[in-house]
Amino acid sequence: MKYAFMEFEKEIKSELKRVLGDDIEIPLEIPSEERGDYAVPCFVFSSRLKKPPQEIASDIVAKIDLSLGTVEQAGPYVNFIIDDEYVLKNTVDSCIEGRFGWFDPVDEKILIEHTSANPNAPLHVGNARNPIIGDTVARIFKRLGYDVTTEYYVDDMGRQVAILTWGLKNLDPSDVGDVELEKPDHELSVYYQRASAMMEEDEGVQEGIQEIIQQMESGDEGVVGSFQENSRKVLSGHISSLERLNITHDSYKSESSLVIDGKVREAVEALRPLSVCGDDEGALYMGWDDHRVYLTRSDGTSLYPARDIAYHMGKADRTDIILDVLGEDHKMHALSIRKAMEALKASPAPDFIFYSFVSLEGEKMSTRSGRSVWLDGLMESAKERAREEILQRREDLTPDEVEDIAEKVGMGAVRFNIIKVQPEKPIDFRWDEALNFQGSSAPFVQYSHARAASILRRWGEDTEQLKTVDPSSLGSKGEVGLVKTMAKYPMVIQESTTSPHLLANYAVKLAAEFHQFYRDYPVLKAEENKKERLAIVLSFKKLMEDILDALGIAAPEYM
RNA sequence: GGGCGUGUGGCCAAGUCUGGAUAUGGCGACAGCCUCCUAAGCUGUAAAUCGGGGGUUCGAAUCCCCUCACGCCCGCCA
Repeated sequence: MKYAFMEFEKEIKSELKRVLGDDIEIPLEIPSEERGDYAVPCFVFSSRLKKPPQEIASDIVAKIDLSLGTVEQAGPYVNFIIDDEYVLKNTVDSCIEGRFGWFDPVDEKILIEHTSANPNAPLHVGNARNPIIGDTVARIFKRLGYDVTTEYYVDDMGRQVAILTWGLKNLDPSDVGDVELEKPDHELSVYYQRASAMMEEDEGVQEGIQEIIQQMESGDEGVVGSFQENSRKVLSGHISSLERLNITHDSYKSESSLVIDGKVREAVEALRPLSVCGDDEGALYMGWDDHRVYLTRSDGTSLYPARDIAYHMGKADRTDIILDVLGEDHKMHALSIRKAMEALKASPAPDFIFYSFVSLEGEKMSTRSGRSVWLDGLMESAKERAREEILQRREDLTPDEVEDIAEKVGMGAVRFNIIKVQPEKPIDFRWDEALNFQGSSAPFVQYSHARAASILRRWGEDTEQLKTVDPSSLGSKGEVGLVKTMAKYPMVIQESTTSPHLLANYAVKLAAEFHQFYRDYPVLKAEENKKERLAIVLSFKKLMEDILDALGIAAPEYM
């Protein structure tokens, strides 16, 4: 598919090279809307061409020859304006056809690991940032033509699961706190929390847990089995929470399977003779600068870095690109995986998206301390809030319809509020913000889609006939402006791969323009251009559906 | 102490990579808009010396140096 702005950009660049010289760097930028679609400031050419920038700008305007748009001089700047008819026709037609914003297959596999939360407790809002970023990024890569697989690494051999297992074995239901939700992750986590608290003050408990860890590491089948079983139960809770957010994984890889099938030992033995590694009383470590990362204990049992290295070696065998979504606390760990793979000459090297933590009233969320907001609770509150909003403004809907929309709007709000922030920025969770359904929020965006749907529904005729409408006669600012913003979607997709918040910001901007269009341009009551406006509405609706889908958010027909 | 990240109106964010033409939105506040395709919307007003200081440049929120605040990491935990 050819996208209007990308074609125009290509034309501008090649024309500027023809005029200014082949080897010159073109600082093409996007100016504020009223100036044009692209701009080139001419200051930089000044020293090379030995002319004042104004003069260069007027030279460019005189010599350049564009077929897809026009050019204007503004002092030392040259502004480029795309042809309205071209962008209208190209964009509206392609959006109605569908797959606008999708690129041809690139024949590359990408393996995206996300979520990978410890299976000892339900997901809280802090953990949830990971799958929301990961799933959105996966959806973006699909649009870019990649063969995407998402994977959840299940850490079923860690200390957290050991504590949980000890608790389940040694505690009575009467010893633990109330379960908030009848869901396996919630039901089990109270044992984890109690055991974890007991461990802090009781050395006997600590020893008991240590013993379980030893048994698990020596391969005691019963203990390994109960670790796996408990992890699976908690994991099933994670999976159902995530499903509600429209997030699924293509595969799950458990840490224990890597130990059992010998992959961890293989990785350790491959690393042992290499110069990056050293021995500390029998414990193997990797060292650089003044860092040491231990791969095994003195007794030879493996540590988390070794297991994760083995995991990534395995990933390298089955994909072309490795991408992990990780909390910022894993930065050093990520570096050690890279170092190890480099030393083992394994490729591809993994890429990472790091995100900052979600805090609650200024303090980091944590399961152990109980200072956290469960994802399940947030989802339920969001749905409840959405239900209230619907009941306030609609009396004509059946209870099922209310539930359906409340679910779509609530889950959308949860995802949107997290994805709209740049990953490396910290988020301080606040209920009033999380449940804000105005302005920069999912409901704002969904509502624009519902309004478009409503127009088409009231019109009532077959949208097939709009496919042949030529919208290029429309010339007003609001109409063309809306379509121009729509036309930028493919570029936004390209930029959003590791910055998914850009997609969310774009969705808000586009929705806002549609809301203005809705106010300024009656469609069904239009004296003229009715079909053309209907074509815009239909193309907008189809595009917004895809944008929301890229964000993993439902696009309700009414709300 | 060292490394990485963040700091933009009362609050929350975009822009920082790739320096340009009056710093962009939202929430909140205030003032308006529903005989008109759903007001979860729209319009307007007030509100920012872009943490601070130096530097580079014709030009700095953006690049460099210093500095302050906050977060994360620097375990034979994961």
